Amino acid sequence: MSPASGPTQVDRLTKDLRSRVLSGDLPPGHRLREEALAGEYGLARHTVRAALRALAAQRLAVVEPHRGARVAALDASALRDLFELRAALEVEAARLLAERRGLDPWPGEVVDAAAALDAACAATDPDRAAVDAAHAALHHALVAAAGSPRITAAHSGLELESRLALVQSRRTLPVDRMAVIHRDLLDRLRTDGPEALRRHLHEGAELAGGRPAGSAS
Amino acid sequence: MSPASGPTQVDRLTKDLRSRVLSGDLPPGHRLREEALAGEYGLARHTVRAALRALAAQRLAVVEPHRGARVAALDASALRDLFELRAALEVEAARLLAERRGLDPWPGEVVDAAAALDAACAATDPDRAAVDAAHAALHHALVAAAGSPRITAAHSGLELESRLALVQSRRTLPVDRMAVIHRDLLDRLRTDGPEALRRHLHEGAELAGGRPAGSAS
DNA sequence: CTGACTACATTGTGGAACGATCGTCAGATG
DNA sequence: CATCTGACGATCGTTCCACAATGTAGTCAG
Repeated sequence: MSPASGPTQVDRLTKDLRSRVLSGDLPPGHRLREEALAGEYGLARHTVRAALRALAAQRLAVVEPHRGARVAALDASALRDLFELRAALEVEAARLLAERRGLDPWPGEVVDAAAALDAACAATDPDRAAVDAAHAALHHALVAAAGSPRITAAHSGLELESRLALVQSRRTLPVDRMAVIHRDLLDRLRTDGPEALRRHLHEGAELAGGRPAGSAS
Repeated sequence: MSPASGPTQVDRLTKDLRSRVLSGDLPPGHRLREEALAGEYGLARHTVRAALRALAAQRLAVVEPHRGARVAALDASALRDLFELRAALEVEAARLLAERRGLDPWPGEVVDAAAALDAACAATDPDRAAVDAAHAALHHALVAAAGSPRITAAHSGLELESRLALVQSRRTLPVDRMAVIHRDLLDRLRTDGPEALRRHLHEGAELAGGRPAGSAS
């Protein structure tokens, strides 16, 4: 029913659930019942349980004792907090990158990622998902280029959460502005230093922080 | 056999194992066999399994598929990476704190934590564990004062890992220098800005990074 | 001594069961 | 009429048992 690559059942299920969460198939707040999932996937409840815990460890689900798991839902303040943490990682990564490898010839990974983002945005029929993916990839490349594995790993997790946020609040950067804004970002990183990244993220957070689409209240 | 507070068995076991890991009772690299633990605690294997996964999520244990779990062991480079991540969080927290609440009257929590550290160090018979705890508490107070929940949460996790590192490499700051170094740190945070924190951590990492005590090779 | 093969140990998963807890809803109470 | 209470069903937390899959170690032949 899905790609399902992975050595162990729990891994496969976790990945599948993750993709369903990030695609919006399982909407934020949606309850994840063990028995139901076990039936749906033809797995034992223990296996489902383990996968749900794993999902919770990635903060894509929230489990409360005796109350089960549900897809994580980020409110405005949670989103702000999330971006503050992202900023901490990305700013420091940018600083490390500048210190260790320099910014003038951008590292190849960054150049490639920036080019990919340009390409995705310049497509005749821009695919929103592709653009978002390229966007995330650029930020990731920037962080990874700093060469600090733990910062990179932590950032990857946050990127998933950010994608989750995108699912609930459709408010996102228009495709045509995406490219120029990030080309700008790279320029300003050279001129203004890592702080440019903080401002960039701050704007992104404010944009996404607007009223979630489809709020029921 | 241990405090064991918590609503669910898995929680209790996780906490107990965590304390045993952090106390050095379960040394780094030590294998954590499900059946053995189940017998020792009188719990089902599934329960132990869940606790081990939880421990792994906190990076206090490492599980490899079909090879079981073992207490996490940090080598020199892992420790360096860990402190780079810590630096990212603490520096940003310090920046936020300065921006939001100012540093001149230090927030009460920081003052208290600093006083506690002074007291622990000045004791007639300084208890190493108490000093280390007070040390961690000061760093934590500094980060928490910034008021960014996600940064605080992430930092708490890293603090546990740092304590784990202390377990393996006994190399740590002498008690008498601990107090002055941190009083210094607070001063320099005011004069030099958040960067002072980075330097502080860098020195700490280098100190701890020395050859682990009791290396068998 | 090396390599393949076998036997054991341990993990991964399934299945059934049962008490505990949560949520809900009807009925009693004021 | 609002609310409190208790019963009931749904779901979770945990246990026991079983077995296949995998990893590890030890043995034996060459």
